[in-house]
Amino acid sequence: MGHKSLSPVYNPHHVEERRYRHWEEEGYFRPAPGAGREPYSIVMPPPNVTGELHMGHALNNTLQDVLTRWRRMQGFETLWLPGTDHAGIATQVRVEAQLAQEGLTKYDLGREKFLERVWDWKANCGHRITTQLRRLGASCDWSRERFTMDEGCSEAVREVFLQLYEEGLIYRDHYIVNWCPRCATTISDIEVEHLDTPSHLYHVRYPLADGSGCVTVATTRPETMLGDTAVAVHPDDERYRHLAGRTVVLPLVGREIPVIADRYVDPAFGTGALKITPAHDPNDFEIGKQHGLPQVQVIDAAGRMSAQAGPYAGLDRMECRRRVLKELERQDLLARVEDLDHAVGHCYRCQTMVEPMLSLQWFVHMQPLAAPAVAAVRGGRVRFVPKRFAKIYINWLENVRDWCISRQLWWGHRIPVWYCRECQEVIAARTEPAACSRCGHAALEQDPDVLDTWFSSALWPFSTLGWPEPTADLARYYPTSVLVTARDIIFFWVARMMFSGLKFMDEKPFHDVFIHGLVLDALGRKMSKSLGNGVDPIEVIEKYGADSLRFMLVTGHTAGNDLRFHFEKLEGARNFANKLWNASRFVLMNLDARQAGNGPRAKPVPAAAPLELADRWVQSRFARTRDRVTGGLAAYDPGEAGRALYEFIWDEFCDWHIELVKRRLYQGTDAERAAAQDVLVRILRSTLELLHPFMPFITEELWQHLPHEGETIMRAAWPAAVPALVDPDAERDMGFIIEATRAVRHLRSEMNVPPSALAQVVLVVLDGSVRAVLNRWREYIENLANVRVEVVETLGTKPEAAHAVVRGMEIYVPLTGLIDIEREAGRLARELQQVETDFARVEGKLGNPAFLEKAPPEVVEKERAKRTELAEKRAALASRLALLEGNS
RNA sequence: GGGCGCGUAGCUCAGGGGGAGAGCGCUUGACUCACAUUCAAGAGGCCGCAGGUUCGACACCUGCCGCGCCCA
Repeated sequence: MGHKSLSPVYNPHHVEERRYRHWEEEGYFRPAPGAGREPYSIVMPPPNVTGELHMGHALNNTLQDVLTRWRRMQGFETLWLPGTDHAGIATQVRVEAQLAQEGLTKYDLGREKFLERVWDWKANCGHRITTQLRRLGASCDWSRERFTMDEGCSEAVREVFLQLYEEGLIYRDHYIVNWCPRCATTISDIEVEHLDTPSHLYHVRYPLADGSGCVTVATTRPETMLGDTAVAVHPDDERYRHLAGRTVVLPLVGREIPVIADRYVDPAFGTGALKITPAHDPNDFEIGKQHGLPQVQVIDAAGRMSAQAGPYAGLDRMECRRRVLKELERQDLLARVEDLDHAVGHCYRCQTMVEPMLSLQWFVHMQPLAAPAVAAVRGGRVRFVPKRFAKIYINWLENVRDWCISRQLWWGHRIPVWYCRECQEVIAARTEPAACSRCGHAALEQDPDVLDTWFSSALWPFSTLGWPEPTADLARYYPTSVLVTARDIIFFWVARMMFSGLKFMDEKPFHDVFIHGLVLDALGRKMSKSLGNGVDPIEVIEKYGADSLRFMLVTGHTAGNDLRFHFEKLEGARNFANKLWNASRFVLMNLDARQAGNGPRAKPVPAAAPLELADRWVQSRFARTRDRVTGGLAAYDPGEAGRALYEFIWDEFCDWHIELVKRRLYQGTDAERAAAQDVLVRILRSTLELLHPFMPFITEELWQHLPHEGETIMRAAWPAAVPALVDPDAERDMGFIIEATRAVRHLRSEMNVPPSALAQVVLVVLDGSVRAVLNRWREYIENLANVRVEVVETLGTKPEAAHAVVRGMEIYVPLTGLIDIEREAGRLARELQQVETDFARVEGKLGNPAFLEKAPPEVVEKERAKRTELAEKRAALASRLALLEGNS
């Protein structure tokens, strides 16, 4: 395949699928063991098996792929391990919806048949998201792909449950849990979203039992009063001190309940008197336990009022609220209603208002597990990037409550506990026991509930590597190098992996936790299904290519901050890819046949002529870029690394270097041409290597066309640091060339000299060494600005010319008869004014003794140099201006 | 109520104790032999407000205002 086949516009479709298939078939994603190679490992946060790739996944996996590809090129034995999560509720809901289309419910099928349907669904549709990850270019090792419900992970789950149970860290108890009436299951604390909701605070009078008056309580949930078993006041509250120990009559119900004193009550909130409903509020539950209060459950699992609610039994909870309020009003017990916005818990999955509910559930005792997880971060053994997220993590773990792990679902890891029908013995076991361990009866029944999905996710860093078996992978790749995840699952997932890893592996699950932001829509809102504002990454890939999407996401991302999705940015990334494509096309078109090639045998031809200024300059700029990219990646700032590449490729390699080598390529001697080609190829190839982690497809395609060694850019060595290539002299000299070129272009443009017209330029330069540089390389300016350049020390007669002063160079573009004297004078006067301002500021600094005394010498020196330059510039402009005005 | 983040060009955002930057958009010019998904030139900013630290603050500290997120 010859380079002539490269089209003028880069088309990702011709490249991406073909390249990916090849990579995967060749096994390039698998770790390459070798002598002396250090392992580098990442486990992918498993997307829901029901899921489709969204922008959050795209960002998350692009960042992981960038790190993975970079470390692989650096020679690490690199493993990126992918997998999917069985996503209990989400998947079950999906299959239930499918059944509903057939007019069936899961109860029609029964548990076993239903689960078969879910597995069928998984087999048929469960690879959708992994296919999509391939489209993105993810270089993960698919041969090691895992699923949270596969045999190994399930074994790990059972093992963990048993160990925790045997240590007394898992227990079953009555407790207030978050109940989603729509999903008909408990959800954990962190699955509750607190949404600010406009509501009311109702002040209700509770008459004292002895008829001597009333206590007014304030509540946002009047319907729960039916289950009140006390009224609480603060012990130091003067208003209520006399009431503690007396009783009130619960309105509508008639039950006599005590007034208790408890420091939990906030005297400043509402009336300072709090109704206590232990069965329907977590705080009330705690208070109730301390005071030995009864628990009266008035709302049932469907969100309806229970038999305990007396006349309100059977009503929906909201309807009940209306009736209760109406009746209170009728009895003149509703003292006041005020507006109040407060956070109301909603199910994060279906947005139904969560009902705190007393029920019998399984829990993990958190305190003993949380403490080491906090210590690992506090002690610096695990590092959060950016640092600030460590505080969020620590704060959560230090205040964590016990974790409710049972879910009333069918799809998931079934709780490995059996109950004896005969003697009620509770038996936890790794496999189903044949008979009761206490009474020997065979009538055993397994707990119907399954475990919280996050229970299995918590084990992901080691269950995927083979635990509880002592596998080679586990020994080699645990602990993993870094966890890359969005900040919204620090609690859900990161914290739980930490304590699980510390507990069962006796070692942290990862060295670093790299937290990234969220992808927001153009208006700064979270992308969500309900808003319909999501952008489908696959559609984007089809239109712009995966490389463009990746590059946009990475360069748009900084230090844990969110990033807004704009199609304009995507176009920018696509244009960048196209720019690179064409720069490469230029290089390839200008290689001789013996140099062009795509096989490993094609060796670069050594330089035959000395390097020019442009060569030394671009090498120097490349060396700095290489360090900036490497440093950015090492600091978990791939955005910075990507921006460095963008700037180097576009602003330096394309805009200046390519333009400057054209003379040698088109008109140079053979030796000159060979030298130019050599630099072009080396710099371009190395640049492609630096860019590969970000834009894997286009870089592989172009790399294969260039002379190279090795089978794939994926396994090319990461360009090494070469300090010797940094050339401050070349950078300084090129600085003069660039400044002069820009100034000339500016004057041409100002004077409306057509681009096709060859203009004359005189550069007046006092400094002999600078004059020598400009003289030596004046062809650069001539070619880039379409001018003829003359470099002189002084000018005898001042020509009629446009004039500028930059960096100690006076620039004249003689334009006899073409100069609008008045306009030119105006322009110069404005510039002179600017110089005066700058000069005054510098002068002010240098005139300040405190500055001279306290500022670092190099800063003072810099200001002095600036003063000299500005003085020269001022003089030149002033004399030029005087001349023009004298002529007019 | 507590915590965190963010207020820099029309828009989206970098930056960092010592001469305000990019992309997009806008204006002007050019289909120049890698690229019009391009090239060249340009306009545009009390860097949220007020104090403080400092020789020097857009940057560091404090307070305030506005926006967003998380936790209670």
